[in-house]
Amino acid sequence: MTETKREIPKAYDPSKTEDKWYKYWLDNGLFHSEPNDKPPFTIAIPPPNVTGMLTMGHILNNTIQDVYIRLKRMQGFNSCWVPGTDHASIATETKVTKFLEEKKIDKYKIGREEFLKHCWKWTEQYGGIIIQQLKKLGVSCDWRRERFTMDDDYYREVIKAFVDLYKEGKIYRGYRMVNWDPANKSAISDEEVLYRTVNGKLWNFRYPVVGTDKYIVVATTRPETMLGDTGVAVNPNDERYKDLIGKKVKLPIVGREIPIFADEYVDMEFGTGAVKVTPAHDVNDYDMGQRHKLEIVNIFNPDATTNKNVPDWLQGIDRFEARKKVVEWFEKNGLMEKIEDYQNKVGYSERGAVPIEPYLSEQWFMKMTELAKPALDVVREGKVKFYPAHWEKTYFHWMENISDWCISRQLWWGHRIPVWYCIGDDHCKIECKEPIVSVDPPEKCPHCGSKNLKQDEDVLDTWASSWIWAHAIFRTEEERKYYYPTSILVTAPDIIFFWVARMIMSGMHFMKDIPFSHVYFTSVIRDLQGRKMSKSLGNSPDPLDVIKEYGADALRFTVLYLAPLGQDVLFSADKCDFGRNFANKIWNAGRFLLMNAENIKVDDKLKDSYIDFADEWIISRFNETLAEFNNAMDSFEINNATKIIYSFVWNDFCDWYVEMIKNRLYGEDEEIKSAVLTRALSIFENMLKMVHPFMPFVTEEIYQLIQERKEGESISTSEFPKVKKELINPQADKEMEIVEGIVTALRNIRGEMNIPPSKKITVLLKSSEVKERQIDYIKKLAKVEDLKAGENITKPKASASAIIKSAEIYVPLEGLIDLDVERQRLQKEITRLEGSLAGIEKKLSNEKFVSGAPAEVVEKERTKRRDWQENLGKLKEILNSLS
RNA sequence: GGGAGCUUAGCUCAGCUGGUUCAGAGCACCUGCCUUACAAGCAGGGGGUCAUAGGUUCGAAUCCUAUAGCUCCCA
Repeated sequence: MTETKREIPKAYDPSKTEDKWYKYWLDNGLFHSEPNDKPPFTIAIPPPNVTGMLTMGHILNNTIQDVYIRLKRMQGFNSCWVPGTDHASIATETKVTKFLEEKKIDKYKIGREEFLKHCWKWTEQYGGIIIQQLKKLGVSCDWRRERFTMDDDYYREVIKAFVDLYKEGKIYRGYRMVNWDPANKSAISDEEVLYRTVNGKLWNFRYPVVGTDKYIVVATTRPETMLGDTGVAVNPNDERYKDLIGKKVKLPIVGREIPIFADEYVDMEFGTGAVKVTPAHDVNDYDMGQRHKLEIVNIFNPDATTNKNVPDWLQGIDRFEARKKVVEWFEKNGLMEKIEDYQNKVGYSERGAVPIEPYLSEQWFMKMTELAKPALDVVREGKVKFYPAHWEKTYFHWMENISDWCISRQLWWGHRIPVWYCIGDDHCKIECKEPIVSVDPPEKCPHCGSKNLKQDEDVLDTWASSWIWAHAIFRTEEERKYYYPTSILVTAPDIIFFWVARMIMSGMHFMKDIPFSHVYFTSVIRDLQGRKMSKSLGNSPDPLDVIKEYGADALRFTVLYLAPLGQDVLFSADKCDFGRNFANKIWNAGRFLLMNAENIKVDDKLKDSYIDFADEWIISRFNETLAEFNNAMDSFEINNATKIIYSFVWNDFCDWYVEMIKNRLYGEDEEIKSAVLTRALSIFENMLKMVHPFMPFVTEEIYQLIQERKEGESISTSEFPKVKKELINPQADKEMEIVEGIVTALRNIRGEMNIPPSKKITVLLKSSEVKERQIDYIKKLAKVEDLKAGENITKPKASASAIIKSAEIYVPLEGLIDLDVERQRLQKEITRLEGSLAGIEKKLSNEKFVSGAPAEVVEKERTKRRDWQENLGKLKEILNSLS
């Protein structure tokens, strides 16, 4: 104890502690990990977008990771949490392009090199913000290991993965229909398409049949695509059109003659049963076109404006402008049959926020079926476990129906595809057409020796870089051997396909082992109306503001408390009152003990001396709690763990135990006082450790106040308490139950009778069970002046009464008691008891229950009936004596 | 169209393998307290036929089936 008395403020102020301790932790390298003799506990952070901002989703996700990392660190594991960010190819490129546009700079004019310089500048400017924000949350990442998907060596890993897979024949190039984002002029994967229901129209066009005066009516939601129609399909069984099959229609506007043909695909019920076929701009139409060898007419430029394949007067305009003009034309020329309202689903680009266009283009694909197989097996076999488990179904379904992955993007920001083409010269051979695939840029064409090579312009899908994250974050073989597989992955369920599934595939392929053994799918954070939090809605509180107002500990604890496994959570900032109050409660419990330590000597030698009933009980409770806590954490019931902690701290420790030690703390015997305080502090310190993974800052602050610590010492690297089964004491628990029961009954009498706490009461306790060692506590806790206990107590006349277990309690209130109130109290209790008894009677009089239920259940019910009947009788007697 | 999840107190949510820790917590509400750790607090209290209808069972908030409503994935 220092000579200057510490002033401990009444209220905990997070702003005074959080930055201080975070700096301390980092300065002392407490979160840094190197391979050693301890078992590793590893987490690879789901890398956020490098230029992104922290969201509530990140808060939940990273708090969960931190809780496990901190807990395991304290439990003797070598915890290693590797942080990092990803380059978010399309998101970043979209932002940079937009930024340049505002400065009237055209990305295509300045070219790739210049553009990338801007991207790096952008990344340097905004990158790292999210990292700084994460630090405010108190996460114990190993920052010396921070990785970025565009780091040189990581870049090389990504490229190497491509080359390996190509050489194994798992990557190929193909001219295919892909989801095209016209805003970014790039392909995107199936998973990046979001479907929205829109209120649209169904336009019914008349197509004149050649050589007749008839029309065939086709319905479409996309009139402009008619410019690329190369056929009309009907169902072969459709009587209406049988005679038209084989004939041709003259495509309006364009004038092209296109065939009417039959295909099973056509749904006779939909629209008119006749379908216009645009092989270049619809997946199903493309397939039909292939089947029937239809011409493919692409009518769009990459930005979805019309190209040269449409009539002059419609060229070079946006697809929606073209739609308008086509519709007008049909109406003017009497070829519009009708226009119906129609609700349909339109695919939007996740990033570009514009409708995607099915578009034929040259792309790179990864064959997935073979890669998926081992990844399916490890989940089926339980080597990788999902929490909650029901996500396995979703996973299986997707993996079993997996299609090839389009991994090329027509973007510049990202990992450029390591493929070169020989532009060649006069000596070019046929083999020169084969792409040259290599990690390092080739010097010349291996076939003709030409140095005139051109690298593929495309970059890889971001997920094709982050899918190797779990192992690529470790640089050396030695480290991979030690840290891989990682222990748990904590992520949002919406990237189960994008990332989780692909990481398992990549782990199995490149490392021949699972990337992680447990996957924790977090809740989705919503606002109070249940809407997803989003920037555009503006319904997401800025986590940094919340931290500023409530403290990181409060935010962390509140979010975890609210987020049960597999359930969405409705959040608003003011809910953090809960966590803040809890932090304050812990703070004040510590404050109480530390204030006493100013006058009472803390002496470790006395920690186990003068053990009393209250001590036995709280030690027992602590060990029970710790066991429950460990259990909850092992089964990933974090939300349950927070409840366990909360109720122990608040109810058991603060409400009961702290109150119970006051008698002795304020007593005369210095040695007893010393023993009691030392013990209480030791239990408190263990409790702090249990709370620490959840609320790192407040616990560290108090931990450091309890006693002078060595430089670099921290609760975050202290040893986590272990359950001591031998200290679980059912007898003490039982006795405490009686104490709590009696005290609560007495407080209830006070409340109902309006007896203020300042007024001491006298109590008569008729019981053979209540022991001397319990009585002092009852007196203290219920503010009883005089308590007589024994078996030969007789009920005084004017008194309030209660029965707890077998103990009868009488509070003589001569002159003070309102008999009516007391009668009501008793009557209420009698009614309650009668209700419970009736239920039991019904059970016990049921022959089938008595014979069917297990003997001990029946016996339990009988015991209950006996006890309750007895109590009921007594209560009735008491009530009678009052009237 | 297929799949997953949810529906418990005014609000936000716990209740695992069916039997008084089975009807709970926090907030809100009512009453009384500035009791020398904490008013961000203490003590007491009111409040729910556990979405609906069936079923299984001696016994169902809990298991099964249908229905309704909400949410999310996939096609």
